[in-house]
Amino acid sequence: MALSKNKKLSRSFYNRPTLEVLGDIIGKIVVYNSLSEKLSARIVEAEAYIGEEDPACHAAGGITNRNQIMYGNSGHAYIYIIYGMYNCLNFVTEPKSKPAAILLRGAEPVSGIDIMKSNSPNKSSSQLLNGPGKFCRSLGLSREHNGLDLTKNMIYLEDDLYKPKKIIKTERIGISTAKEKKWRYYDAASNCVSRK
DNA sequence: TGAATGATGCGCT
DNA sequence: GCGCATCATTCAT
Repeated sequence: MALSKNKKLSRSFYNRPTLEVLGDIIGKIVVYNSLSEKLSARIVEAEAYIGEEDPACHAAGGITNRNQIMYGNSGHAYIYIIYGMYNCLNFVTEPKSKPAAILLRGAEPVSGIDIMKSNSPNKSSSQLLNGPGKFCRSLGLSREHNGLDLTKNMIYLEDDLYKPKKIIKTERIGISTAKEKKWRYYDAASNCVSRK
């Protein structure tokens, strides 16, 4: 990447209040260096899950074997299996004293699109990453990647000049509690959002 | 075009 | 055992 103007984001990006990170993460580039090829995508949709006081957050019941990564340092990947067959990718935020994370829900393919399509056959480009389960399936992410440090070289975020013109804030999807919290943000201009 | 439903595994009570 | 931060397919309008 000799000519890249992009810059990898450091831990200080993640080590802030989650809603600040959520607002800044829309439009950023997520990179996954697989064994064969570099995959990247522009984030267009994400949700925040913040602390033990958020009943929809996995940390609501205190620390467990599954959610312990959220209790660790910020800037790590938290990946879990949902409904028996889908993986969801989160980025851990906030200082170590507070368990919180951001769920990546939608993105636009940038590079490695051929790999994504082989992972998710019969999908058009805009349908490869428009949902948390599809995002992980198309990129090839699973629980093997849980806990990876986002300041290392396998998974990380790159800054980018792109700024979304309008970010829509709605209630989070697929939860049964805390629906009054408008902690789902998405880029109004994108056609890779899971649900409008 | 929207609502209902089955697939499917694991963490937690 | 039950309940999920989902998706694709089926069935009804």
